[in-house]
Amino acid sequence: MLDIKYLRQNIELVRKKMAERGQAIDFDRFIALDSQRRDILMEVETLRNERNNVSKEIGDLKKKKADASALIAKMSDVSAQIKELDDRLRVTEEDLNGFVLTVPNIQHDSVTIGSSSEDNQLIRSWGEKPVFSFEPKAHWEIGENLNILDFARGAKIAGARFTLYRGLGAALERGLINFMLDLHIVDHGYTEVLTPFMANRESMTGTGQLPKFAEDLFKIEGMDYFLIPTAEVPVTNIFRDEILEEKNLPVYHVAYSPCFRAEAGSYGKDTRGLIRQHQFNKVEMVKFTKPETSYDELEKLTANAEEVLKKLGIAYRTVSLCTADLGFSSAKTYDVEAWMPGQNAYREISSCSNFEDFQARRASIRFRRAESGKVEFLHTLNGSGLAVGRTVVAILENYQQADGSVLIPQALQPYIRGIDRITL
RNA sequence: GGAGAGAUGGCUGAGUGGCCGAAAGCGAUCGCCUGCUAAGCGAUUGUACGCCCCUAAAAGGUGUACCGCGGGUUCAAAUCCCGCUCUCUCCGCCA
Repeated sequence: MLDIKYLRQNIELVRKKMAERGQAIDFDRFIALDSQRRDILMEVETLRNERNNVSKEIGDLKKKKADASALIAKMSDVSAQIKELDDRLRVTEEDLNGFVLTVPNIQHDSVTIGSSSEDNQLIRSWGEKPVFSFEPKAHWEIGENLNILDFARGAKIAGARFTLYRGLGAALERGLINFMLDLHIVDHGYTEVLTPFMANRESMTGTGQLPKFAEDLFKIEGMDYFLIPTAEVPVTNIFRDEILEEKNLPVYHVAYSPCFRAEAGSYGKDTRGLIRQHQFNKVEMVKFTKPETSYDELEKLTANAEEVLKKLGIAYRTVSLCTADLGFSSAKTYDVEAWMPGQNAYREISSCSNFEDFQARRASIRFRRAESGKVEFLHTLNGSGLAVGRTVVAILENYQQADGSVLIPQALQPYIRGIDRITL
């Protein structure tokens, strides 16, 4: 959520920024609501002030056993007016709030303006794409041949976009989770957290999934709970409505969680394999930082995600998302894309974002400056480290052998009982 | 699932419808005192949103709201009434 005061004072800049993001937003409505709110507020506060003063007088009169009935009658009218104005104020504030909650974040000045993912800016690439003496297979074929991925059974149990892992497939997924967690905890200094996998409406609003993107979420029927689409939601909301001490920043958290996404509107896209699932596992890094360090922290966060792929020996490239691809809450996002030979393409495996104070303002996460004692919003960042299912895809496709077996990268072997190869 | 108790500032904890943004204590900050430390003394000690002042911000002045959340009664609600959420205790059930 943008700062209303900032919005009021920089309306033309915000107009321009939103136009660059391809957002058609009716800021005139905002201006009208905003001034309407202030008009009502001034009026109602004046009346309240009168009521407070006169009520005191009434109290004094009653103490002296004097007649206060004229004043009481007058205040009765004033109270009725206040009630009416309060109702109007509430409606106006709800409208205003509803409006501000649907305005995306302002992109950082370094973000390029674009119209599609074609316009994302290449930042760097790493690693060698493997060369095969045979036609590399897609992971779904490799996984089914090795009997470690069972898409038909997954669909039987739950439906399309659910997968059953078996044997070393399950072990690979589980080993990757622990490998990634240990790397971020031990080498990168993150604190592990394990959260609820459902979150309430306030939390979903805090990180920006609601109110605008309800159709992407699974909701628990009859209760105001949602399955989390990413650990970003519970981990960022750890400090919702809290004021942290400056000396405790930055906070680095890493969490494993399953992620649940309705994937509405993605029919026909990535229908085969593990790329786009209703449920997948992810290791997520979340940072709470001071405003002045958040962009340095974004670089480090992205490097932490890339490190996983380096350790696994998988080629990748890192792109800075252009305005067309940038997520609703993000000011700047780097996507790390792993090379996937079976698809002859780089595919997103991590997304690292700086939200600046956008989520912090929604979720009211603040910190107190040690020097001045002033309270201000902190900055939140997060990034996948990594999407586990897609990492399985990358391993299967990059390390597939002519005989159909798959080698396990050395760094990962301790996490799957020392096994160095998956064979039938 | 059944029965009961509770929710007040950074923390503990008072609070008879009006003098309660809220006692007291603790903690914290600043100052005094002191050879140093401790003790003692004094002052300060929330957040949000308006308005005034100001080129702007800050500071300052002023107003309003906030005692778990949402309604209601009343001239006036931390206080009375209703609903909800959460916490705790006991019983039952359960991984």
